[in-house]
Amino acid sequence: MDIASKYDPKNTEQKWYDFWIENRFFASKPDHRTPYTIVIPPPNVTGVLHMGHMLNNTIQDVLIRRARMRGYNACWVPGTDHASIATEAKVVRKLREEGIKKGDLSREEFMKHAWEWTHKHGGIILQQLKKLGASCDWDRTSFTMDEKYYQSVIDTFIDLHRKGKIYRGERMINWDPVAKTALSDEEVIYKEGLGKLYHVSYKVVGSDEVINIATTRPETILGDTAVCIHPNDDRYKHLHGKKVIVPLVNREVPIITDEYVDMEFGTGCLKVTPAHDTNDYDLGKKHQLEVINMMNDDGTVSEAGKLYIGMDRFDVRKQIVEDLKSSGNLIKVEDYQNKVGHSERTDAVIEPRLSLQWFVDMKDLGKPALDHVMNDDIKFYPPKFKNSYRNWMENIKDWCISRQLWWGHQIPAWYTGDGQYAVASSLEEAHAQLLLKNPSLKKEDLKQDPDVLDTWFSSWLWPISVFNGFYSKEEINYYYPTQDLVTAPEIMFFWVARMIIAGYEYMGEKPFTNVYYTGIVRDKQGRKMSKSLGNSPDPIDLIEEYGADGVRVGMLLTSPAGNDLPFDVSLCEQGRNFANKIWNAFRLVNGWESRTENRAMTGSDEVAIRWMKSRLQQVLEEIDDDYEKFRISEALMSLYKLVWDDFCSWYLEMIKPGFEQNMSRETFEATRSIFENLLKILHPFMPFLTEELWHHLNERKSADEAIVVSAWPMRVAYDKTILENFKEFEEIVTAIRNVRKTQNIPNKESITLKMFSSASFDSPFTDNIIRLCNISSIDKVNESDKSWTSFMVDSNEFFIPMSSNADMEAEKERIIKELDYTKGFLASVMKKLGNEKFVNSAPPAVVESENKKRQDAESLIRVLEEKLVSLG
RNA sequence: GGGUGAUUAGCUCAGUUGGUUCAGAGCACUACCUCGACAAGGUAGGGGUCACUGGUUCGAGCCCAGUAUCACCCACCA
Repeated sequence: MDIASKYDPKNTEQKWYDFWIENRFFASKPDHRTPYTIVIPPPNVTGVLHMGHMLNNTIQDVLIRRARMRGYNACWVPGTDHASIATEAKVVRKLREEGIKKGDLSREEFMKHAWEWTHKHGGIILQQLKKLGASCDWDRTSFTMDEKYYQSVIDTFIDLHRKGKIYRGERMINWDPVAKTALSDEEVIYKEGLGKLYHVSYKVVGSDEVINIATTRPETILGDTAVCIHPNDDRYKHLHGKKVIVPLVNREVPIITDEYVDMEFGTGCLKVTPAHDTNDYDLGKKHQLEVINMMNDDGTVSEAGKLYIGMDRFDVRKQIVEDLKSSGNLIKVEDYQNKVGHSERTDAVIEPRLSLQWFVDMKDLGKPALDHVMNDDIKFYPPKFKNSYRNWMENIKDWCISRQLWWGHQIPAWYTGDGQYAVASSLEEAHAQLLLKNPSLKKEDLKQDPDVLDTWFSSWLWPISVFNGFYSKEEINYYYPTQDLVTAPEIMFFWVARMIIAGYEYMGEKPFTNVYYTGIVRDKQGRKMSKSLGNSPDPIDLIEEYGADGVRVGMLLTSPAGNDLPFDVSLCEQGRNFANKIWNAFRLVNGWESRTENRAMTGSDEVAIRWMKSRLQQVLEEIDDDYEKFRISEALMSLYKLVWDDFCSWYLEMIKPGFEQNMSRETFEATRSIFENLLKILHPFMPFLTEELWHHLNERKSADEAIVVSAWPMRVAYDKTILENFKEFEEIVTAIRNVRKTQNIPNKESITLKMFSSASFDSPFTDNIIRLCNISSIDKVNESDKSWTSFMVDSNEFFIPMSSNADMEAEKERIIKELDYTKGFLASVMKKLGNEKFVNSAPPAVVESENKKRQDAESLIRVLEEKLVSLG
């Protein structure tokens, strides 16, 4: 068979993915096995794959594939999120480009457009995940707007309302004037920015005096209904009970006093705009101030503002500053660093706004969710995130869940014209409820709440609703709680915390056992990869170039849990190179199959095999342990070294037959078996390459023998002594190669090795030394031979004849350097041993080791000195 | 303003109870090598006062205190 010298992923990826799907290896249904479940963090239905998804889903796939191989009933549930505000914004933009305004459409018409958009773009991202190799059970693909899912969201709302945990109320909320909707606190991103602090004078009624206030938002002057000072502020004590005139609008408002005011800040005097600031709203309530809502839902000035009606808030700010200057009320303007809230989705500057919205009362709901994370029923990786979680949960605020949007789950509340309402599962039920209070009420008079629910009010049910858990026990009892959740820390409060809350509320049980937080994928300069910066490679392009396996390895090489991943394509290159290395190891082993003969293996083969098997077991032990601790990168790196260094560089070199020589059949079979085990351990990281080689390496007669469903290697007791012997062997071989190099002895030239050993040196690897280093013989001698060059390994001294090519001066220099260093080292050891306190308090093993260090150093010094003498 | 974490080789990071194997790994770098698997490769090598300052200890990358810098999260200071 002629096999290309380079691995080409294009020949394998689609082939094997189709094979896996055809054989339904990713499909799961409840059976007698123990389940191992992961629910995907559902990406936005109309989104496209970015690097964050790549990292996240690669980790999930690694975990689920390994679980499958370990005999669990592995179930990875894929799906998408309707992403209410994000999707609606996209649809609105697309309609606008077509000249259609959302306002001109009926709800039904708009929804039709939105569904069209969803069907057109929805699921692209899921197709992309298949390219990555994601082994999801695609039959289970869920969408938060699916019929059953939709119903579970509505029923949850009704249930929480019945329990008194959902209420409707007028509160200050975060208003997005672009999307024209309320947002939860979590959807507001505060950004630091350079603004201005305007000092404005207000005239005191009945006197010539003025009072100066400082504000960052002069346009809200239109809504001022008081000025507030600190009761103990001596500067203003004489003004208690007086009134001032709001400039431009010329409204008389009271001066109130409240300890809320910071006397040190600005002028120590605060204007109060209850309708447009959360603190001012509280002050207004406390002091029973008038509330003037001077802004429309789109951020323009309302009739109530009296001036600048219809103008945008930012234009008004510029204009009012000009007008205040003209009227002489503007005292000064300072630069001022402050934080301004922006909408997470539209980036619009948030407007605090008084509004009637629906809220979830979070106080009691949050309690079990806090406790079970703190006591590690649910484990966070890395655990440091427990702190922020606790912080948030302990200060949890009510959750504003209504959104003034159409794309989403419509709130199941019906209103009469006169402010009564009922929450019910249907118009009929709502009508029946309201009839009790108002017997003459007609069904036609009821109007359903036009608003929809926050996206997260549907996704917090994800681990339950994807198994239809609200309506049937069949699947949920089997798959719930799930095992691992892999997600980004950014959505810990949005999603993770709320899933935990919903889990305990509705299942009485945690939704998952482990939460693995991935880091942020950054570019070389440390910037977050984002579409707007254009610094993010297209993952699909990367897969095209480096292969899915290469990219997967690249993503995981340096991404410990919770740490950011500084991404560079060179990582994918490293992954690709690794795939190629394995491919070529296969080519070598494969080539031997036709060169085997039936004879007993040689002793050196036997040693090599025994060592390699032990080494594999040792690393398997490490890797299993790494997985337990979610140290995925470490597991991959151990495997990388096991394959590249131990298997390729050492093992294969040891058993490699000489030119035109054959290999013992036994050795070949043992090697094939080792290779197969390596492929298995590699499979979760590199599914495509390993499946390909698995079939090449051995004929697999039925599909069920595929590596994807093969059994994870067994852990067995292994020979630790040979691992120690190997280390010594490795050191000797490296030293001999080093001598060859420094003395310019060609590898082809056979050399003699002499060995002087104080103890008995008897390495099982002796024959391997001879083979690997082209040694003609190893002679044990009883004394040092000063005319030969030497090196020491442990307490053994090895000699190689000086080559005529050797550079004597360089050799002398090297010896002097080593001598100096060793003398210094010995001095420090002696100092330690001369310290009575050390000898008395250190454990005997430590003292003993120091003694051995001394002996070794002393004999090395002796050797080096003799050598120096002989060199002249 | 509060909290959390970090600082170890050029880069990205390991370093579990203080003591053999503690100063490590991968990449990058240097030199040599087309040798019958692989140049996407091989062999060998160079490189760090473990952020700083003190302290505890026979002994500190690790424990304690302080300082500096960075990062993230939370918070309504006009």
